[in-house]
Amino acid sequence: MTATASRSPATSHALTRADLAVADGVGALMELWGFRRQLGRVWAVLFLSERPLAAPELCDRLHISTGLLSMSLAELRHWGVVRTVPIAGDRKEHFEAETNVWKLVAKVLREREKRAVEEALATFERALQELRAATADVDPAVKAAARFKVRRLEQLADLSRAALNVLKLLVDSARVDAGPLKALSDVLGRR
Amino acid sequence: MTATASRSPATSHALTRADLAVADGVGALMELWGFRRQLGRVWAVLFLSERPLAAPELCDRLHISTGLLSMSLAELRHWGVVRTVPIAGDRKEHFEAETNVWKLVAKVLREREKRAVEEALATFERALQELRAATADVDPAVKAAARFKVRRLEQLADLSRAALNVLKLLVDSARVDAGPLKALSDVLGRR
DNA sequence: GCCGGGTTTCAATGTTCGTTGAACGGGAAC
DNA sequence: GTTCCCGTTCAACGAACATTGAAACCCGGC
Repeated sequence: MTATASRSPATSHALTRADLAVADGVGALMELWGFRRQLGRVWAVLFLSERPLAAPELCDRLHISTGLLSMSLAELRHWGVVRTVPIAGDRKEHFEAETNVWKLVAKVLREREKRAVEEALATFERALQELRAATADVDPAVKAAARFKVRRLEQLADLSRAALNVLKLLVDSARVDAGPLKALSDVLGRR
Repeated sequence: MTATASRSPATSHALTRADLAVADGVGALMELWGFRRQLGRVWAVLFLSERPLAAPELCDRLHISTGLLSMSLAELRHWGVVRTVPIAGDRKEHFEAETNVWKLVAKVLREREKRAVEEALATFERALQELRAATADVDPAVKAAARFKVRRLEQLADLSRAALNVLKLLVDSARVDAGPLKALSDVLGRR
């Protein structure tokens, strides 16, 4: 093949190669965030595709089995991150990505991180209650230790509450948003 | 033992039980955040202790082997989250927790999350460069696809940059802080 | 230099997690 | 009702990870 005439096959291949690189990048981020890597990879390929894609095509591009793809898509749909869209004249299901990226992040922050921090906070407060009782103990040493632990536990509880507030702030800013990125810029604009 | 006379043994035991519950709570949070559970548990026990503790005591309270404890302490020290402190008349090493909780969080945000997002951003920008070349392709279909992907990729890159800004904001607010929690309240006060 | 308590390292083990491939189920077309 | 094509589910495998226990190591005192 000559160098100048019709580069499209080569560049077209470059496109899907770039897709994979980006998919792996997103996958790595998702992994760091406690999700399965494949969730990020599947979503990314859909996000970079002009048209909705069907299962076989996704399996091909990502080199994963149908089983794994099915599971990944199920979870992505559960998070509201991927939709199925009917394509006329094809029995196969086609999938497309939710494009409002920030909305996705906000949803996870809201449903997952928030719950986790709330559970920790509940544990801390339960412990606080038990400990406050112990501050009335007859033995001065036990009493002092209890008092000390109460103060430290209050630090943990306060931090948890602060974290919940930060989460709330981030999530709320996602509701107001016009575009996917506006929200974050706004938050930063308030510096 | 009678019910009224000297409750200290009982309450004292209650104290260490509360410790464990809190330790497990912190451990769960750490796990969600991509660390080993034990790191959170060890740190929490130290954080709730008035005096520095030595290895055997930590092993007892947490029910872990000396090996695991050693590894955990090594990593905690690496993160600057636990210090060793010499105790006169005891050959054993004693450990105490860094108490400025928010400082810890900020450090992790800075060193770990920041790096991860930066790497992802670099991947996106590398892909963008390749793709921009493809927007000049002779084949209209390839050209269009490339243009589309470029737009989408810019969304990802923008979100990454926004995330880096948020991280920077949080980290910076930790430097200014008086107390561990002041910083976060300040961030929220700007609402 | 040698002994002994204290700490770290590491091979071996148990556990958890991701992934596959094949069996199952459901619904459109005939 | 039967066939065929997709999609989902799940048992089984393998890789990755956490944890142990014991051996190696370090260092202060003798």
